[in-house]
Amino acid sequence: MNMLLDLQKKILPDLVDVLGLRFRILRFIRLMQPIGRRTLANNLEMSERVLRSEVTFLKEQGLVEFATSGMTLTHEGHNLLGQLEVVMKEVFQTRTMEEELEKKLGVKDVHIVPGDSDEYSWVQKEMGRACVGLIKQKMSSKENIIAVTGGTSIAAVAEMLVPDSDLKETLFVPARGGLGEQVENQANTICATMARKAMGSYRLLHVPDQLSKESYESLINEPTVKEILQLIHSATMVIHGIGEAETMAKRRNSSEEMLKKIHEKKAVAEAFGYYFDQSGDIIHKVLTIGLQLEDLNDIPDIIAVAGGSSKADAIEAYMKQRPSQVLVTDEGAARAILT
Amino acid sequence: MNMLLDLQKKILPDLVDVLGLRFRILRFIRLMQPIGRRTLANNLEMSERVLRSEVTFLKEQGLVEFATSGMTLTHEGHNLLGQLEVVMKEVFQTRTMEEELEKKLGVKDVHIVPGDSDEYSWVQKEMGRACVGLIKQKMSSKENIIAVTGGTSIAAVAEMLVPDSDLKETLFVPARGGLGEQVENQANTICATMARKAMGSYRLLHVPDQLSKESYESLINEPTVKEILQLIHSATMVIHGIGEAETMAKRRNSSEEMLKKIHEKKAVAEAFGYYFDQSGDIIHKVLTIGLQLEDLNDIPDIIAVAGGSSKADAIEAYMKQRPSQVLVTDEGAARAILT
DNA sequence: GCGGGTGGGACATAATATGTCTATAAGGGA
DNA sequence: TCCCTTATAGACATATTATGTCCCACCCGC
Repeated sequence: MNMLLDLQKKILPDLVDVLGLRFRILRFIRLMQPIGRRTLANNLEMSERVLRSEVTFLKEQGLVEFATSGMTLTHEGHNLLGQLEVVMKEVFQTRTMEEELEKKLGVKDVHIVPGDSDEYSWVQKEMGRACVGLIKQKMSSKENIIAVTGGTSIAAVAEMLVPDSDLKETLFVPARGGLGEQVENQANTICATMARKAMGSYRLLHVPDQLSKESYESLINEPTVKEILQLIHSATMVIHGIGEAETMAKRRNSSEEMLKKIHEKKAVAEAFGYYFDQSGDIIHKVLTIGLQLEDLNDIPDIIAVAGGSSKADAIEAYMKQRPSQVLVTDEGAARAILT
Repeated sequence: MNMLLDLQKKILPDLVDVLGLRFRILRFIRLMQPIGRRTLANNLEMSERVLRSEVTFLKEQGLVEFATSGMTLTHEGHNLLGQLEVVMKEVFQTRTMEEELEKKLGVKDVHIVPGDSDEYSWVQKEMGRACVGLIKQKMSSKENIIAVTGGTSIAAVAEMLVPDSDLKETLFVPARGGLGEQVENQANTICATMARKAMGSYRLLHVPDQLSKESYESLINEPTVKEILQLIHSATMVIHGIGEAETMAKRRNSSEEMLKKIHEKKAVAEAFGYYFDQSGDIIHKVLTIGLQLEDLNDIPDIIAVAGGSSKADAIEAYMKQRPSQVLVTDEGAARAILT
């Protein structure tokens, strides 16, 4: 509805931050006036100096007045704040939802992109872009190894990657071996795409979809495989998707009994080739080599990318037992999770 | 209507500029794509480097693409630009009017404050604030002498003045002697108020309202008066209002024949104690000492402050023959002038 | 091949934001 | 009345960012 706002978020992303900051300042002044800079700075958890700049600005705009006893809102500031309060809810819709999600899911950091992937495909790309931003941000200065899974969400991330000087030294590896996906959504393919887009390097994990216990044992001892496994376990970052259990199982042409098992045990979520039920317990695990769920504890940064209102249950289920990650999702999923 | 926008202009003034800049860039790219940085920078009259930062940002937002042949809008960028165009008219309403007024009146610099002084009294204060901003901006580093006239608009400027390190050395003087106004709107009073608010110094011009030719001659040779006159003539800045002829004449308790003269000769505007008709010709001049109209040519900065739709004709008339100034006005007057 | 365009990289410098400290004035309680 | 606490305001060094300026490799039409 408020088109301008959405456009501004896109074209002036920090606008929202500054706006929020000044809004908070004004609110606090109204609440505690007259109040001094130091007290205010403490309460708002910011350095006195930056608050001072902000507050000087507000003074110049005639919204607050300085006195020797502290700062007060002017009449005009009071009016403006009143109007602001009406509008700000809308502005911070997503930010508020992010915080609610962080709390509800116990995830450290949630990023919500406007829209619903189920409705528009470009929303998934937006999630991709957001994720790329996060990746760059979390990049340490030295050699980075990024492990990726398959799925359309992660494919979107790959698509949105752009070369960056920070990314050039990065090595991309698939998190786990063949999971039976279509080529364009396989971890291997995505991994290669990412490396190409980021001008980085990559290693692939060539293992067949169906593995018997025996071939698993022998493969794991292959020198080439072993080497890559080591790389995977020393990954500094994992980027993975979350899928709906049934959809994923079908897409992977799983056996009839497999589908039955999933259905009976009420699996709702899928990630890394693991299937989870509503409470986040593991129902089934596709046998393949690579990153196991318990290995995640050793990896510093784990980013989950999943959106669309239809995935809400899956996201919620998966996150139930695997918190303290970063989640990139969309408005559709967020709303559905928060019901 | 769009409340958020007005609030933003108030609370995030420079973000609006950035918005405009990016908008212009996108438009130009669409027009000339594919286009290179240098060409684009030339066309937009900005340095290549700042354009580069902007354009890199736009790339990161996925709105433009870089290729070896130049930059192009992405599909997304195209969409966004389309939506932006709808909204931007509103954003730049006042800016557009400012440009139109500059053209129509031949004034170098026009500043329009939202609202109409006739409707809300706070609009006049806003003009005052805007004017204060301009004053500070135009302040040269050395001793400044600011000459001011009377009137409610200038009184508003005085009210909005705030101390500033730049202003401390400033000397305020009244532009002309007694013009028969009420005390609070007299040049002398305003002058003193300004100096107090700005922590500057001031000199007053004590001359009676009604002056005979003889006393005029003798006063002008008084050493104390002479000294101040010299200061007035060496003023670095003049801030004056523009009034409606009839209103001003009545407010000054002018004689019956005076009112008649004004009416007959169809005076519409008043400034500095001069009365002007619709084409800007001088109809009458109140005899007092101080700044004469022709002295204005020697003064570097001249700022006119006048607003309210009712003053539109007066502003237009006065400006007809006295262009290349700075005009601070409000939306009401601006709309009325542009009809 | 060549000239004029392109994006990208690099780096010094200007501008700005921020952290830190000090001066000084005003109000409130002993 | 005086002192103590709080406040703003100013000043300045430093960290961070923006900007100006070059240069390079590349691509494309000639």
